Amino acid sequence: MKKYRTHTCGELNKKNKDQNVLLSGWINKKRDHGNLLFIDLRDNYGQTQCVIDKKNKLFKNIEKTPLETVIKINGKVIVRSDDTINKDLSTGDIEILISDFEILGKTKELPLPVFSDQEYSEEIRLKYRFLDLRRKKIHKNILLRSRVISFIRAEMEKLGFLEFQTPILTSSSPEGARDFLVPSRLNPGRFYALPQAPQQFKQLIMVSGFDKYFQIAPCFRDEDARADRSPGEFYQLDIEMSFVDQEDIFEIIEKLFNNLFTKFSKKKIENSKFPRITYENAMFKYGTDKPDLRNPLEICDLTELFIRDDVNFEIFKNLVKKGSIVRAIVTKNTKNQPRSFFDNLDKWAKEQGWSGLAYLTIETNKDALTAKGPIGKFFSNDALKDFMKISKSEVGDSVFFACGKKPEVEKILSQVRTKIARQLNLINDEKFSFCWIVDYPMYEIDEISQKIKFSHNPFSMPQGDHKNIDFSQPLKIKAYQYDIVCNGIELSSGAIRNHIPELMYKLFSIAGYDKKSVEEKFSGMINALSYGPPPHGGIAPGIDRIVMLLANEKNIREITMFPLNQNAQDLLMNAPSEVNENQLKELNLKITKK
RNA sequence: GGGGGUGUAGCUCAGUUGGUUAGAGCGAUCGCCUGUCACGCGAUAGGUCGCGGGUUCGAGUCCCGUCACUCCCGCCA
Repeated sequence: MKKYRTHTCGELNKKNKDQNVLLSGWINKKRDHGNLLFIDLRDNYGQTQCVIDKKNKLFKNIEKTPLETVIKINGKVIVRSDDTINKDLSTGDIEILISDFEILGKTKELPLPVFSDQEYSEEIRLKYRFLDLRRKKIHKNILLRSRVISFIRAEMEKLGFLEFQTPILTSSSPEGARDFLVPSRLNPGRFYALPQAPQQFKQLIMVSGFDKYFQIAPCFRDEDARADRSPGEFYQLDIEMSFVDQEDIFEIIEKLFNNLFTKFSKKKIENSKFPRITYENAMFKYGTDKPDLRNPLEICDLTELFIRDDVNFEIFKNLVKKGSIVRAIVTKNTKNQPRSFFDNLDKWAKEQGWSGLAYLTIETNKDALTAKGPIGKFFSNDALKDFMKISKSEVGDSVFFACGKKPEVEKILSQVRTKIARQLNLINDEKFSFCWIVDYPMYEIDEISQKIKFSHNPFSMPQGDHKNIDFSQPLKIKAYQYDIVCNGIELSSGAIRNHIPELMYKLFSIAGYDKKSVEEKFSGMINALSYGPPPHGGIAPGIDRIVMLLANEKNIREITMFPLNQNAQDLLMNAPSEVNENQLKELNLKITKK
């Protein structure tokens, strides 16, 4: 017989009737009737009820054994009587009549209960992560993550991709996020950087002729945390392909995501061919380049109304004269919403630091149109009619306005759009709604310096015939640069890469980098692209966010085994930690105290 | 770097306009209970009220500072 177990805690059923079995696991729960004791024994695979009564001389002993002790149980599989079957358990038809038991691993008093649906503070959860990870929900999430990753690997291989590792110790990249630096002992005063993404390496892999690459790639960025963003490290499904255009990449991802999301979630995918939305259009209709398409609300532009003489809302009119715009969101048939619905939105808007939210509701009074609400009185009847035409609103609808500079209005209304939809319950949470955001501009104006900078990846290929690009109007140049978005969450960006060195120098020069600095900063890349580079492109969906969507979790720590806390500390392993003088000396480092 | 929230028993939380000895559930310990699956019943132990300072006859409660955790803004080509 086996030493520890003949079966796992999740597999016994009626078919094993009367067998003598050996199970090992944790005591999940005891139900002590004094002369009869039930023990739920738990392992990675499930839970099995074990039972012992007073006649057994081990009774007192096992009764005193605390929860979360690891024990080995020897006993017989008994089929439960009909009235004692537990339908919620895969092993609920049977139980084990204990004949012998042995303690394999003792426990101290638990700092956090494992068998409980209570929420615990992050501090205690991360400090005792190994206990937290025993708990049902997060244990399940981690198993899901494992299955998702192995499914992705299998699918990618089926699609003809090869997995390659890229270096973890690499060079600091001049743009982008802050790097994590690693001092070099052999090269005093010099540092490696951990890769923010294997961007240059995956392009080098294409130049090296490997054609289709993927990797479940660790990426490191020293930026502040958010609920959906770990400080430190995260994982991307890094993909790069040669001899492809944008649509070839979309096709691969749509295939993969349809399979993946269908396999691991019951939620419906709204469109198996993901809609393509231009960046410009997305910013106009949704105010953001990561729109939640489950939300039916759209934004419209009403600036022209505030030039008319029969609209007297002077605050907006004055702002419009100075170059501001007015945009709005129409909510269908909300005339009977309680006053508090409107007041709460206005209050919330003020909490966000805005001047509040102007709104009106269109109603009729003896066939004449009226506009109710704080700014309703400023519109003439004719203005209202045109207003309804432009905004596609009808009697009974309400309209929420924002006025200001374009980026500001976009930002406000994108948040208002989400807020209203949540309040009116317009978002169907049982759906996945994917889309591609395409045609990103190559450049944008830096708000602080007012200089032209790359809006996304400087290695992206500009659109159009690259021999005839009009560089005199750089802000009009669009790139083969795209994002994939699901339910308002940005999963990834990608691009067709610029594989033509002369074009790259030109593009960098517009952003203020001369040839020499480009060669310095991207020497490996530029050099490689000078020796027969294939046209290529790729994408890198975030694994963590995919798993969050599939597990229906809002916080990345719920799907990460050993996450750092918000201050980028590991409370379990005590990292980061101080190092001793010798280590510093070897690395030629000195700590200056603040 | 900035703003919000939280911090009371091992865990999750309650604690009134400042007023006697700071409570509950779970857990722990002890006792009773032979069909539970969140078993039930009774008892006991367990507190620097995050930390420091102040106001007050009196502070868990009010004020100032500080620390920790968290959410958001900045940041994330």
